[in-house]
Amino acid sequence: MTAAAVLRVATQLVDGIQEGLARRGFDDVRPVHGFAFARISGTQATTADLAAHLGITKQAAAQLVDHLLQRGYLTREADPRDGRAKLLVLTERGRACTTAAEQAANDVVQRWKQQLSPQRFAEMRDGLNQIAVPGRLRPAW
Amino acid sequence: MTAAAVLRVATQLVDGIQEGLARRGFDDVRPVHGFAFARISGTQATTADLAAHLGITKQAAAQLVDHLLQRGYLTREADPRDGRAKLLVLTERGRACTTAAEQAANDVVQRWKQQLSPQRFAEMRDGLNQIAVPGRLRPAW
DNA sequence: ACTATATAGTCAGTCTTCTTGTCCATCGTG
DNA sequence: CACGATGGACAAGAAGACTGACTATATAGT
Repeated sequence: MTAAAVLRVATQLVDGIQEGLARRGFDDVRPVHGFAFARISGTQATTADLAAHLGITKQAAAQLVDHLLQRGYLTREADPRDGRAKLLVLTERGRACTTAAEQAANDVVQRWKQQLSPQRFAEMRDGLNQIAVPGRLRPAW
Repeated sequence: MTAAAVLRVATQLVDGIQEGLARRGFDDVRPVHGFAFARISGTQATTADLAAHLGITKQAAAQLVDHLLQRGYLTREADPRDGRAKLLVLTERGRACTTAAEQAANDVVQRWKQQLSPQRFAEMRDGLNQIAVPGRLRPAW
């Protein structure tokens, strides 16, 4: 069944990223943090932006941010254009973790590439890219 | 990036299944319950089997089973071959829910099939099936 | 047959994560 | 400048998972 295959592949990827991060010394982050990093390292983001991006309440996002603040993955700076807002900024460690996650994800993808032929891998990748919608990445099932 | 596409596609699928289930009247189940149903409707299963399958403790699995018992999705019967064990059995409603989930999943897959050409869809599906490992389906990220 | 160990299930307590509800300070628009 | 909207914080609580401890039954080794 196609649906089950998608879920198994996604499971494999998420597990692979977690494992790769742990092996690289980042054992205090969960998958949802990776999604948060992706948002923060892109356009400037606030806690409320993060909440919208992850599909959780801003209070939950604030807890998540606290967690990452305490562990030194990010800092907060006053937004020069909005006195209420505080911009989330990745620290060196935060950037290192983001990089590590990308590498771990790439490791898994490379394994797939070797299991399939380069030809078939490209076909699969193109198909996935075509049906992937740019919406939120569900942090939890 | 391939990895992100996989996660987005999986998110789309899980959300689609949840939505399809709710539309069919099953609004008191979560994705993890679908994984539980899949296990129960296959080989005979006990709570402990379920725990192993889902990668959670047997206490957590017992809570999940309680939830489904209370809502009439399954019943428990004494295992004739093991006085300690109780076999989980899907009720009519449980089977209906399983069917509904399969249909909802299929709806999403059909949308993909229409977005891609039948040719490209088949390529993607085959690639996914080839790299999907038969291990557990991670119920939570 | 007896003992030791493993396993199915339950009870109790705790932790983490996310929720709702409420509030204040600040922003932006009429 | 008043007013609704928004970013963020505080508090309380629900859900779901965890650890630890216990009973009853099964199974393997002697």
